[in-house]
Amino acid sequence: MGRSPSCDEQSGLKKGPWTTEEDEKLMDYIAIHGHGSWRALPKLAGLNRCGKSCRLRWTNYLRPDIKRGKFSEDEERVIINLHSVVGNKWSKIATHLPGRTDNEIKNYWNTHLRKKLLHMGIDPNTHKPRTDLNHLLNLSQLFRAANVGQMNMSSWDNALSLRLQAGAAQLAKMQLLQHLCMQFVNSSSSAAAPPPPLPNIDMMSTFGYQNLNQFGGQANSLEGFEGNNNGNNNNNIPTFDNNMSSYYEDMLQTKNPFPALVSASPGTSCNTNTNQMENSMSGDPAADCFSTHSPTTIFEAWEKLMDDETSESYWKNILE
DNA sequence: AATCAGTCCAACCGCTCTTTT
DNA sequence: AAAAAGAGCGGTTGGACTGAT
Repeated sequence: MGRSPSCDEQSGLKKGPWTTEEDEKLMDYIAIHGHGSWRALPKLAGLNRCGKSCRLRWTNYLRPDIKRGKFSEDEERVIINLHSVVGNKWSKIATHLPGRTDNEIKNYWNTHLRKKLLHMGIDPNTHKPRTDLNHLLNLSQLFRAANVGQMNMSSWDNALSLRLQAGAAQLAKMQLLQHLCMQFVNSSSSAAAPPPPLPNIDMMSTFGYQNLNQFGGQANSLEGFEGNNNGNNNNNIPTFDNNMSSYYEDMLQTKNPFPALVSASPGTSCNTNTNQMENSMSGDPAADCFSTHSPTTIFEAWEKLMDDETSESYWKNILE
């Protein structure tokens, strides 16, 4: 094991931006010989660079199959979907975007998509609605504008907005549920008492609260509550006792008593068959849930994927 | 025209994982 | 089995660029 010597440990090697002359040397050499050993390449190609620098220059910039230019909406969707499943695994995401490098995707995420999601009220790390109340206040304005339809948004932005409206409603319900749970806690006479029972399903249904996993979470869908414990706590949202949290997590994991909240409209759901997904990725129009439906339907399909318990394994299947 | 702040992205750094010896 | 080399990865940085003042 052990790290290979970094470039600066090898004396006299050039760093920094590549010149066109260096690019040509590298391309010419690889065109004739292939890259072979990156460590040996610079010397053979007549470059005063370390092998690592050559490899990065080739893979991120000079490779002939690299696609340049703006990311399409489809590409954005794929990035966001995959990011929600695998997180910052840029290379894994890149394998599903032909011609895009992990570096490019990473940059695009950090400079565009991350901000876009934040602006839309989605936490880019968890892919769940942001829970800070200040932000919710801002959202109300956004929703109003979105409802009026004056926002000059792309279909994709509009879809996100719709999702947010659902998210805010969901958040409100979660907070209401949290209040109920805290009442159980407060009414408990002993600190050592067993965790309170879950509110019965009828009561949950009364609130329309049917799926705590709504936002792509697994059993950790309560982490928003815990987050309130960690962050500034001036929003008067009761916080979850740890025992209680894990108790409900267990309940969710083992019993999952809540049926799905969103029922997919007929004909709009994506087939969760892996083969079909491969078709989708390869551009088969008959199977492609992502690139051939109308924008609204695309979003519905995406939301279905995100909401459906199977979606995580679905995307994992693709990646594995 | 000059300055400043913000954005973007190519390139680097340092770590981990895999392969070879 | 252990060490070294090779390769890949994600995070960070620095400088070019752009728009606002």
